Amino acid sequence: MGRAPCCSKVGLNRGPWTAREDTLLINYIQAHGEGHWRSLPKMAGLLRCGKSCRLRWINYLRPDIKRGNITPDEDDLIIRLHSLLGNRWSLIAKRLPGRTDNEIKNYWNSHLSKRVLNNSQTNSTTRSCRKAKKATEKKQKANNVEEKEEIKVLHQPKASRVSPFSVISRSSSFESLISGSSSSGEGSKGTNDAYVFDIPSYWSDFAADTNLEFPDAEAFSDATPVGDSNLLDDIFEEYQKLLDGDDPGERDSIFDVLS
DNA sequence: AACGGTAACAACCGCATCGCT
DNA sequence: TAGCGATGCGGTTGTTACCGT
Repeated sequence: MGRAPCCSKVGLNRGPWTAREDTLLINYIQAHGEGHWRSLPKMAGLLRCGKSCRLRWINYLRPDIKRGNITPDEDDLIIRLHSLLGNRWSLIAKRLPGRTDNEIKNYWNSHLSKRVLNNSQTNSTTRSCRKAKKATEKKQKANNVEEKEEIKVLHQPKASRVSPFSVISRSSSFESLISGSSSSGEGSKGTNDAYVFDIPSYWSDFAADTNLEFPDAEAFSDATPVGDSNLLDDIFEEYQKLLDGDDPGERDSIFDVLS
């Protein structure tokens, strides 16, 4: 006799989410906020378990998710943070605003782990980053991909649409980063730099049909943007200093700080 | 065109941890 | 402080698209 399942699976949907299910979930969270995952499916009219709803929201539907490509700078930071933190994906994800632990984990398993393994004899993170960039450029040339964006493409996720309504502010201090990227944090709101997030491609069409509005961008206005390589380097250097420090207490505290 | 192999990523599962009573 | 439910996390699996033969 095994462990009781977290929730009854009788009559519950599994597998890929439909547009309708996504809409119901978004609609409910818009009205009532996150949390109470166990009761949420019933309240929202979903035939899913709470865990599934939470995962779907956190990994895919949240409007502060950056669904664009993993940039070489992010790629580099992931490698370096992984060298410091190991498989603590949630901690790494917190340093990459807009990226989820699941996305980073998948990216690591499918891209980076092999590369790091191959380079384990001679690599430095800088070198691996350069290699990544070069490989990307080579691939793009091979595919006749026009380089229309400044950010080079390393990883092309499934089709998504850029939402015009999510505007968040830039925060550049380590302190503000330490506070994390969650929607409930106290990030800075001082400047007007705009960033856009991608949302599921069918959202716009579906929203038009159902008169739905996506959650107010203001609710996510403290998310920290990525794409600034200096910023990402700064983050890593801060961690490196903590880990290299003489004070073991300070060294141990890095995980408390990150959590 | 058909098939097999593989990469990418969404989703699931079970354990760990947190927080309330 | 023990018990229990809710939530978070990381490992793993399933599905699909893509590519080479």
